[in-house]
Amino acid sequence: MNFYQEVYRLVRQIPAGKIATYGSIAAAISTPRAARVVGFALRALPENSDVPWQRVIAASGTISIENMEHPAEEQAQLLQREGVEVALRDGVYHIDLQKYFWDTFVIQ
DNA sequence: AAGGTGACTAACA
DNA sequence: ATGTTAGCCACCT
Repeated sequence: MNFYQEVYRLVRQIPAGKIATYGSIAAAISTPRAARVVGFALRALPENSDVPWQRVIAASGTISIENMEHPAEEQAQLLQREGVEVALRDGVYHIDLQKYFWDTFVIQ
């Protein structure tokens, strides 16, 4: 099983209403510095995947997607629908990491 | 087959 | 405080 598959497997376990960061996912799999690869794995995800990609955000608590096929706006709405508070300030979506962070080391 | 690239991040200058 | 650099690794030329 390669890195991408590990990422998908882990992200699928994030419960609705909770979020994780690229770095935390990477750290849970192998190395804390592979955050970049996590992002790439999610980018490569097919449209009809069962992986909740919207629950993965940047470590800064912001949504880092700006102008791709899936804009930050869409991700923000998906999260709000799940009960996660998303605040828009200065064109950047912020999320309370302390409040919604899913501890990836508590595998269910 | 080998090298550039990217939804990141933390450490430095 | 803002800018750059290195580490990560599958995918696409």
